[in-house]
Amino acid sequence: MTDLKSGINPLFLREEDLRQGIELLFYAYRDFTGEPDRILRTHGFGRAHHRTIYFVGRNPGITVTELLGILRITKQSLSRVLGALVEEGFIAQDADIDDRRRRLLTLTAKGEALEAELTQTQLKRFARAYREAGAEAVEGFRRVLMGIVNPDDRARVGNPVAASRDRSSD
Amino acid sequence: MTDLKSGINPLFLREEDLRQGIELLFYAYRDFTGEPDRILRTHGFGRAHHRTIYFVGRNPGITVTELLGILRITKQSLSRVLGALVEEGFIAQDADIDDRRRRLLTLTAKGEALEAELTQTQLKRFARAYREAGAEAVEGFRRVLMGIVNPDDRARVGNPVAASRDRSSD
DNA sequence: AGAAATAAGTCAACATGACTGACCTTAAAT
DNA sequence: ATTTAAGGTCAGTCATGTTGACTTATTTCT
Repeated sequence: MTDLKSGINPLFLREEDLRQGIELLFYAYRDFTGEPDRILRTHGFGRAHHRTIYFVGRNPGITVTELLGILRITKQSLSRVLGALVEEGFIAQDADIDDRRRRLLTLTAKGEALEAELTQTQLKRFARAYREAGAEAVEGFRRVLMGIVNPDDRARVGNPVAASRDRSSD
Repeated sequence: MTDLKSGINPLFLREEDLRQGIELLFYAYRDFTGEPDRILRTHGFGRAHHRTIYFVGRNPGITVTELLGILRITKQSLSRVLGALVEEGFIAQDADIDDRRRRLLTLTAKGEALEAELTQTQLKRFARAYREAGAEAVEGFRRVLMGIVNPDDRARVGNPVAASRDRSSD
């Protein structure tokens, strides 16, 4: 086997440690999505609806194209999910005054309520984890996970800027 | 708004920071699975096959029930995926001598090759992220992410023990 | 003014991976 | 001998993704 496997590397580059990271990400993501998934099912929605609601709530006035860029799915996939959310009054679409081809997406009051309900469970989970691990660990968590994200998308994380880039006076 | 949102809380419990964590996990997981997904498609497989191959490789001799416990999916869901992998010679099933109802799952040479190919890309991603962030950050990453995982599953992370619990002489 | 590009939406067909529910076989445990 | 456990199977459904081909507005470019 390679250096990685035989453990010749010092400290933190042994394959065991890397695999622990892989598994940590798998289990964390699975559990992190578990509660919202259960809530969504009672509304007849799935995880895709949560993602859409989350990022519209995070970027009020985001356009469809921008949303597609975040979610990395096709227009056709989004259309079903977005269509259902608009239909049932969770998301509102309004034509952009500056460019009437664009539909600016925002959450309705109903949408904000669902967003809060769903995200609440995840915020609680993170609050507890952050509190128990301590501020220093949180900084490390951020650094490592940011390194896992593709460089192109790093600027996007935690910054709801994309949608408001040329609408800063909103 | 609540304390969380208005930022009265010190340091690391503001809602903004928690939301950054949520988004970090979303983007990291999305990018982390991207490369293996592309490779899998060339073999006619999906992400479910990767998970199965990964955990069988990690726990040689794991039983179907144990695997279901890790993946948290139904027997019927696993059966298609596992069936395909056995059919095409990536995974071998052998009856347990001590309890012949059980089928012990192991990777074949072909299965190990695919596992290596897939996991390699994720190991590299983690190796780079760990290296760039430093050992201290890695420890923080572990602490926080372990806090996100449901308590019941924490012992399992990074420990391929489940399958070998009563077969320690293998 | 006319052509090209962009934003959004739509129709159709398909693959994947999850689910529920019902049922069967084999082997072990009581 | 009956019950329980491990595994498998058939059938149907749903959610979420994909490709590909088009359409409609609207803006931008030449």
